[in-house]
Amino acid sequence: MDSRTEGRPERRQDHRKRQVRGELRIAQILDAAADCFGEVGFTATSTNAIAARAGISPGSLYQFFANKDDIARALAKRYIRLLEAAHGEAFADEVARLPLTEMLDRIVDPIVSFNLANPGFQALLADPGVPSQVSEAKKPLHAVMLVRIDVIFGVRAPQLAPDRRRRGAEVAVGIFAALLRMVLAAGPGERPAMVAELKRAVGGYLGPLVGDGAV
Amino acid sequence: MDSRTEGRPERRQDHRKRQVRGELRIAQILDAAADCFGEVGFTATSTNAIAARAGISPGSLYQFFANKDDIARALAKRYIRLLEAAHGEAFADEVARLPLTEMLDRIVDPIVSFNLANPGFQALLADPGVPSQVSEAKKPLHAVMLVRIDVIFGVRAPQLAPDRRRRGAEVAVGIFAALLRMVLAAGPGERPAMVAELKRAVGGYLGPLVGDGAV
DNA sequence: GCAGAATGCGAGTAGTCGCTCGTATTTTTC
DNA sequence: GAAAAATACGAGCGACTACTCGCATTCTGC
Repeated sequence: MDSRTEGRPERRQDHRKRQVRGELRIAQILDAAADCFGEVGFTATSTNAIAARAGISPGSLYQFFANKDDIARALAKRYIRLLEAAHGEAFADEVARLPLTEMLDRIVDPIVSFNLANPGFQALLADPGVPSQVSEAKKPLHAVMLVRIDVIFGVRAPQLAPDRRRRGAEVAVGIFAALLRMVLAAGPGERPAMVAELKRAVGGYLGPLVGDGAV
Repeated sequence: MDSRTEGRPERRQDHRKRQVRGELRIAQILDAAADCFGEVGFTATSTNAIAARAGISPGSLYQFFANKDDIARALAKRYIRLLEAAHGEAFADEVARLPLTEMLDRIVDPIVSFNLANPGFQALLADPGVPSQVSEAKKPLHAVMLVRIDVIFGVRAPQLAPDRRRRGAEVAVGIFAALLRMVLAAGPGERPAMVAELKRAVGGYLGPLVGDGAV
């Protein structure tokens, strides 16, 4: 018998029996990856750099992730969980009935805070060099934003035609994302003013569609 | 004497006496680079790929460009020339006095056309993986947009405080750039509707600052 | 307490990248 | 027509990449 054919447990595909130590390592690796991505972007980050930053060997890294894409995918998943935990969907319906400016405050501020606290998040979303597999992982993140806006439309402008509604949500998210990046890029001094501009811009776009007042 | 010290003409830094053949090659290379950047982005494009696409050897490529960044910089320069030629600054002042929606038509449509015709342009601008040297080359492109908006502010809202004016221009360009990318990403069927949304969004942001009517 | 699984290591593999070098060919200059 | 400059080539260098392999160590279930 060739030792190759039976010696190696043909690469685990499951969390068959992960020890706590392993879960800890995974968290370490994701932390390190988030830092690296935040600093130089996904493409420019080497797997060895992630391993070094996590304080482990390259080999150990591949004990827990199949490849570089897999790390990005896992990180994206974690970000989704974090984002949803940060301010749950539960209040979305209530928030959607507030006056427009108040509503924007309630939605925008936590997301800005989240992005300030997690620089790797934008890096992962913005880098166009990521392989298609990873892009797939980004879609849920985009979707989270879209449903948020869609709930608002559902409450405030239920008469809106479905395709206008969808396009409106896409555009609002697009404006939001672009200005969010500018907020993050701005110095701490400029930041509050940029956040105000962000709200003005999104509010200005959404206003004609959903109305300015409470519903 | 070591042949190294005097044999090689220590790498030309000037167009000392470029032959027409050389200028033609440069154009070929830039065309090839634009295609490649448009398809996979700057970082993912290899210099050998550019050379192959241009139908020349890697060595010949480096006869005309010092390095990969140099190619991107030259391409950015060319784009600036093209963009300014496409619809010269000359009419900016006249356009700035039009009613807002008309003004947007006059500004937005040519830029959308330009970007549809030059896919490499956005790729070069959007890729965050480009080295700082190349980012420097992108700044003039950004500046071109900014002065455009600033001219409009100068004509339509001269009373605006300088920092509000600057921020307004930055934000307007940011919104514009983001939605432009969405326009380009949209299928040909969706495109006109997305262009309309782009104008609504930018107009909605600019309106409160500069007024809706002609001046 | 022991078999086997999970975790850990880090030199090593194959491949790609940007770029160079020696040399050959074409064009300009005189 | 000959010297010199510009253009052209393409194998290949060194650095870096994602990832592997054989093997050592630590933990878990029984």
